[in-house]
Amino acid sequence: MSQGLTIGDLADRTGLAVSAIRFYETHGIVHPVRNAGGHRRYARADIRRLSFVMAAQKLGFALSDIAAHMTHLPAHKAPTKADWTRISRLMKRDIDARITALETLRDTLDGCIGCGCLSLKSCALYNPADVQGRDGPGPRKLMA
Amino acid sequence: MSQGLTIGDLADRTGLAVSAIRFYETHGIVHPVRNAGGHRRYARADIRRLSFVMAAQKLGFALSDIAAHMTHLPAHKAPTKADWTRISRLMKRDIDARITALETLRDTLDGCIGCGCLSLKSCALYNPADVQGRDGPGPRKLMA
DNA sequence: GTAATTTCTCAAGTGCACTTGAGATCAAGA
DNA sequence: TCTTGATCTCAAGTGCACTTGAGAAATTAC
Repeated sequence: MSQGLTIGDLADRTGLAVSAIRFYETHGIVHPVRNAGGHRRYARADIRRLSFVMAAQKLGFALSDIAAHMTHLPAHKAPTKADWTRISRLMKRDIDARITALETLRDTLDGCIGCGCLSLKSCALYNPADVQGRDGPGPRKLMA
Repeated sequence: MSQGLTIGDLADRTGLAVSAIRFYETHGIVHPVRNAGGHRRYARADIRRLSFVMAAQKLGFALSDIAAHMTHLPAHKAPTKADWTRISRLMKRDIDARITALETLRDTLDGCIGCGCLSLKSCALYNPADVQGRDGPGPRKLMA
């Protein structure tokens, strides 16, 4: 084993597939070093890094967003507590906004669809507070 | 124009692309009739039907879930207020559950990632209340 | 030392939610 | 009538987040 975790170790400890970990590397989320034989070797801090990615995905963040946030972490040193705190504070803001949007939508659901009024531009549900607007046009954001 | 709305009319009134409306037809969400020339003709009720789909997607429902719910609506008659109320009540339950999950995750974010404790199976964020569990394994649910 | 396991790279496939394009037909205004 | 625009079908492409497969090299277990 010499130095660091193998990709299989990391997969075991995070629950991710080996292929997913390699995929994340292509997106700049982890930066393993190579041993003499060309195999990837990971730091213990990478467990935390990947766990963070998984958590953020469960919170509804796209990989690209997560990757962008993680560029603020040091690539080859273990991030400090302050590093994690800073990045998590940023993401918390997004989460709060998302909760607010969902609550608004829920509150209109009874009154709007429930009453059968859903028609055209006038219905609150038709375009509820432009939640999606910030990501520009096109669907395929917002899943659950 | 003779009878009903054209697909272009429907696109204008819902804001959807014509191609999206045809796509939804293949998924059983709308059921247009054809005129003599083979062109689709839609009922006014289909505006509401598609608006409902858009709203539900913004709420985070997958098309397959929405389509499943909409099979409970009459295919060729305009749904009644009671029809809409019943289906919206069902979906509201999912929304409430989703909000609760997000709130739980938000509340652990400060304490967990913020403190730098994120490691292995012990961390609350690593597998927060098994939110994803109900959809079975595999990622690519939960987006926003 | 040999067999079994892991890992390597790279290309291609998957599922969702659509969009784009090609070539043809239909409908509507001047 | 003619021509422009809308619509038709069907196949293929797109973006995201990965997975699967093939063939080869490295590592580990016995």
